[in-house]
Amino acid sequence: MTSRLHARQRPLRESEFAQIPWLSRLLPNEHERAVSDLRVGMAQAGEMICRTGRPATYWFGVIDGLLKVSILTLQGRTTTYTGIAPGGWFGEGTVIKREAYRYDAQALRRSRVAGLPTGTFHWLLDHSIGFNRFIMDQLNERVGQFIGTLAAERTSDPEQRVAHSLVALANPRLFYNVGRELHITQQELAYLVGLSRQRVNQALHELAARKLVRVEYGRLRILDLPALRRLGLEPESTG
DNA sequence: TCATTAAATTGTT
DNA sequence: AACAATTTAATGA
Repeated sequence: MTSRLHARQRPLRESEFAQIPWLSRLLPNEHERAVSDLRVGMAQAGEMICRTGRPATYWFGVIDGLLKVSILTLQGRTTTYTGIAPGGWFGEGTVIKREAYRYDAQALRRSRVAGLPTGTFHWLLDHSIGFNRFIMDQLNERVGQFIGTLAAERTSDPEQRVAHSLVALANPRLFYNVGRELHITQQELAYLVGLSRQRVNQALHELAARKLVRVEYGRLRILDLPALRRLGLEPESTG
């Protein structure tokens, strides 16, 4: 529930500026207003950041932690759209159209989440070329990612599904704080991919055997992103 | 700093 | 889903 995030929210700290990719693209007066309007809150694991149907009040970003964006199908099944890693921002489509959220966002682990009020968002759209540029790049990047997801979803091969999720999370254009080291547990990855933890564990070791990733405690190291990308996006490709 | 303990995560059935 | 093994984090001397 957004109000829970509300209750604990506080202004942005200066040390957090660097975690927000679009701030550096703003001119001084734009920067000043954005920083003073930005709010930061702690979301506990399992906590909802936004819910389907609620009017869009914030454009959200992850400072650290991990979120899952999902919808509830008519059949009552949960379908995960994507994970949001540190440095990632989401909800711009909804905020631009001034609509209600069309998805749920939930913290998979304890996460620091920033929110920019819709009013400020629109002000930046109206005044800042740098901001517009960021939004355009982000929308463009997301389109590409969803096309890849469509291809990846046609397969039921866990190894490919897992590979695709990893490639998506390692995308520096969407999650610029994420390097070759993904801080994600196998359980969290399982929630994102929609597979059991056991199956994810098995798939990860298959990927590790191919030297595409290294499995570590509480995190994964990506060893061969190009090969992982081929595997995740193109069903027949074996590298 | 080190040893002990609890908690989290992984590996396996 | 359950359980054992392993790794990390927390605690206190």
